[in-house]
Amino acid sequence: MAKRKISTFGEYIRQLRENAGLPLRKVAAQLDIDPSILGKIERNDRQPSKEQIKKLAVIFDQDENYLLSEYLSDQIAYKVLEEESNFDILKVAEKKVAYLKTKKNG
Amino acid sequence: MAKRKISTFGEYIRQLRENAGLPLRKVAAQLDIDPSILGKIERNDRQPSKEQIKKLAVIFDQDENYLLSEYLSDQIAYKVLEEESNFDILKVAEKKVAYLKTKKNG
DNA sequence: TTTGTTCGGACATAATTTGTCCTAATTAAA
DNA sequence: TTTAATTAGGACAAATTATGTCCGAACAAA
Repeated sequence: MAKRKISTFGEYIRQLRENAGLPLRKVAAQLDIDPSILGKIERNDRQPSKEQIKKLAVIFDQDENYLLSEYLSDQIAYKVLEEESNFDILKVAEKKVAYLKTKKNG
Repeated sequence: MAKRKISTFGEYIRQLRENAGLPLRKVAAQLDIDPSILGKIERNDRQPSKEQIKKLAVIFDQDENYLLSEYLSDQIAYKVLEEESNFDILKVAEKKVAYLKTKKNG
């Protein structure tokens, strides 16, 4: 697995788009949305839908699951930042994931 | 810090309520909502609001931030479970938290 | 300038959330 | 067993939030 450069989802998409030398207009057309929305997604002002993430993966030749993981980790980071106190909620969350998995299976 | 027993937020609240020997009706009244909603919260069928979490903390004499961390870690666990692939999104999220913090400060 | 891109707000519509109310199922008490 | 109370869960309405369009301002490049 290649090393992940840490940035927000929006920044990542913007980078991909600029590297491809495409204006918002072009990519937005492929996503079938208004350019201003894509601009907002790149500024982390709006959330992309799963469908849009899928299309972005195709457009920029990215692994779909990788891009989805970029998105979800963003979402999680924002949730963590909601907390001001010192509880390590990522550690707790990790345990809950295990708990919920065993619960589902039995 | 006392050891955290891992369970979902809803299960945790239910336990607190049953330990206190209170019916949904009583606690719901204090939260100023219908008992069925509280029941759903305890079955993880509905999300509590921040305001409700605050009130629950008071009712059951819990630290508000602790209870909030119980809630947020739940939310995060559910997000993680959305992902089927093997990317360790909690690790990525952790790095993004650091990234966003330095970004905010400078 | 002129042209194209990006930013960001006002607005409409769609989707989701939040709560009430009611009935059925379950549990506890008499 | 009967009766009463609690809990489960669905239909519905209202409120809130999300999603997208459209437009004009700001900015950049030609």
